[in-house]
Amino acid sequence: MYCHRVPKQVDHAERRELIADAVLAVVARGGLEEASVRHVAAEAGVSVGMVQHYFRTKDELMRCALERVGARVQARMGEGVETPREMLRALFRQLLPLDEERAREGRVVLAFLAYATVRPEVGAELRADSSALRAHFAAGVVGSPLSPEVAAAGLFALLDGLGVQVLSGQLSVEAALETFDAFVELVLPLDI
Amino acid sequence: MYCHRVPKQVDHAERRELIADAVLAVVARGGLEEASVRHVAAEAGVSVGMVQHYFRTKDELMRCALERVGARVQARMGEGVETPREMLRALFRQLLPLDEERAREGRVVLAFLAYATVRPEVGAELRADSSALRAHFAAGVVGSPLSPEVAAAGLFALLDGLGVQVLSGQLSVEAALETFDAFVELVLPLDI
DNA sequence: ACGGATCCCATACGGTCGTATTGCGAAGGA
DNA sequence: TCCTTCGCAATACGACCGTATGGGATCCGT
Repeated sequence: MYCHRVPKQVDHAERRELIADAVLAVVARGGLEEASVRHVAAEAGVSVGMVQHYFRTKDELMRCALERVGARVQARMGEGVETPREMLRALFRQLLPLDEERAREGRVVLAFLAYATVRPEVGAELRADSSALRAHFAAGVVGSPLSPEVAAAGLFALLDGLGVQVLSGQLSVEAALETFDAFVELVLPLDI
Repeated sequence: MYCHRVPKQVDHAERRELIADAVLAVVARGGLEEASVRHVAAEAGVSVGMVQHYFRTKDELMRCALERVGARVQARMGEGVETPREMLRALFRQLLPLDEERAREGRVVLAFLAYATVRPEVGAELRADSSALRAHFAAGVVGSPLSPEVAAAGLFALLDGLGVQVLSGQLSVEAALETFDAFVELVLPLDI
């Protein structure tokens, strides 16, 4: 009879996460074009055959990796979003590539973003994540001269743009921080 | 003796531009990973051998293509930059993917941007172009509650971010326009 | 007219890619 | 204990990659 839901002896999901995380590491270091099955396997310290065992196709592998990016970003955005100003700062600190870990993550996101402009089905995941984030924030905006939706859209776009410019070396981290703070001041004036 | 500066019978530079433009077309349609020498040759309607004749290596080809992107964007920014408000609108119309041609261009830029985060030497070209643009604009900012540099950096980042979001399908063109206009209003209030 | 340079093409080569195939040790229900 | 299933590795295959090579045209200075 069928009884194949006992964990056998390895945790399927755990292995998949291990491999998917290896994808993200490879993409962060060398871009999407270096994310070959062989490289990913080497990064994860496993054999190519094992990657194939857990992901029947490379597409499935990349899809899983993309989902993990979204999950990571989502996990970063804690529920503690009190005042919009403080929430925005927190968001900012989490979304801007202020340290190496987030720079790696940002490179991954940017790689997938560029890929999404050309493979629209890839963009669905990113779209869902970001629109949820935006709506969540817009609901908390008060006291802005702009409508909440516009303020949210603009500030998120500003975050994206600053992130891209920092990652591509066009802007220093300090300049990005200063710029964002100044714009937050404009959009959400602190008139207690 | 040496006399090889007479145009022989084909215009070297013209051929190079033809092929480089084919690169941009391929990248716009399928991303950087589809920009193989063979695909580019097919797009340009020439043989692989001819591509090799005008570009000794693929790296040289891609570098030339990247330079052409910068040249195109630069060419779009006319010298007619009177008031910062109107100049900004003009810039915006040129930088946002409001029609298919600029969407294609935007996809190319985004592809190279993502590549630049992982191959820093590629970013030099983009960096030079964008910083020139930013400085040029900052010099014309007047009447902003922000410093010219910060205003310029923020608005350019906003443009980039809106462009990315439009290209990846996260934002509609209309919403991007509305958002940008609202932010311009904030940054450059029209107090004649 | 002729010799070399230029233009261009066709083809070949070595390498990497994604994936299919095969096999084998171990686990576990019958 | 047997035998199926699972976990995983090794290898093979065909496609595509960037580039090297060699050979025909065609032009041009001499």
